[in-house]
Amino acid sequence: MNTDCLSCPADNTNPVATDNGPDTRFLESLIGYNARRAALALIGHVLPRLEPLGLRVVDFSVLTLIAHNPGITSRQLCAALDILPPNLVGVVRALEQRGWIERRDHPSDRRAQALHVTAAGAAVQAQAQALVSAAEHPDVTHLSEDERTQLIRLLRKVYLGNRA
Amino acid sequence: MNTDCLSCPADNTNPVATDNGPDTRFLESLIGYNARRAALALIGHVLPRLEPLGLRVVDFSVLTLIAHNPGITSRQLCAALDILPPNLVGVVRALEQRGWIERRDHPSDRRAQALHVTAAGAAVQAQAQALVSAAEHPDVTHLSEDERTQLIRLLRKVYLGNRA
DNA sequence: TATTGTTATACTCTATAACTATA
DNA sequence: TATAGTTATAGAGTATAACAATA
Repeated sequence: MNTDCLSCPADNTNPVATDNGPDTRFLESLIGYNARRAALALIGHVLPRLEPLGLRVVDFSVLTLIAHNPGITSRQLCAALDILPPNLVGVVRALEQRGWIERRDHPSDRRAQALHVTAAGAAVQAQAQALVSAAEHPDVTHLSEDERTQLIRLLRKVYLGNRA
Repeated sequence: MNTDCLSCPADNTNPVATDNGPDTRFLESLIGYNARRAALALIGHVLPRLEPLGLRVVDFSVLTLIAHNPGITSRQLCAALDILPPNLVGVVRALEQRGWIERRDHPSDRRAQALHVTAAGAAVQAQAQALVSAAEHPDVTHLSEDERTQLIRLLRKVYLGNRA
């Protein structure tokens, strides 16, 4: 594989720097750099829209998984969202204290708790899900439906590899 | 725009949950979620490879921009990398103390400092750049060269919009 | 009056060790 | 012996306010 910047001319000149800001071409040739920038841009867009509901991104993710998976456990949430157990405790507790989820006895494991959304929690989740979907409107992502589908397919190949 | 999960059946059943872990289809329908997962996977892959050089991702980014843009200022680095000035101070100081960069007088602004890599800094940067490029080898990203080009094009459309 | 680089500081996010109750 | 949930705590990353020197 070529270890040089893929878009740099062989003579290593930089026709951009003096005109339109610094030469960032190497960083821009990296998938990791571009994926991070895109993720931060989209999350930065959805964040202030979730805020009126009192939700951060992690709160929305947890509430959504509980709504779509009644009886899910904390451990399963941790595995699905790549969150460490100690960092999930506060999230679940806050959702419970606001009356949006409740803990029930797990049917087969007395150590675990089965998490369920309340009626209020389901309503908030539905509202939030609509907001999040709207925050990825084509006017925001600048992508057609086909491009969106392609982008998600490629991103999944990157982080799932053969498991995609 | 449809605010429901794009891949969910109309009857809202979840044939996945009971078999292969929880239903995460709504989150997986989001570009922001997938872009974040891909970025974290790639950064998690490059991180331990930069560590033997004593570099974090932010250190590499700053060192690379200085190497490619001799005389760049801290403010320009902040703008290019979306770092706040107070948070860049320590990065620049650490690179300087290791003898990899040096501060010179700015030719036209006595408030600013012109940053340059030393010979040692240029050598480390070249090594690191090769490592980072290798960390995005097709065996890692699971993408062909065409797919890689397409992915970067789509990600840039997302976070640059019309400025792409 | 605005900007560059800086200090001090606070807040959020993420990570580790260790405990209890149960499997 | 291993796992689910929890506590306490440490570390990294990111944010704001305010300052001296210079534009």
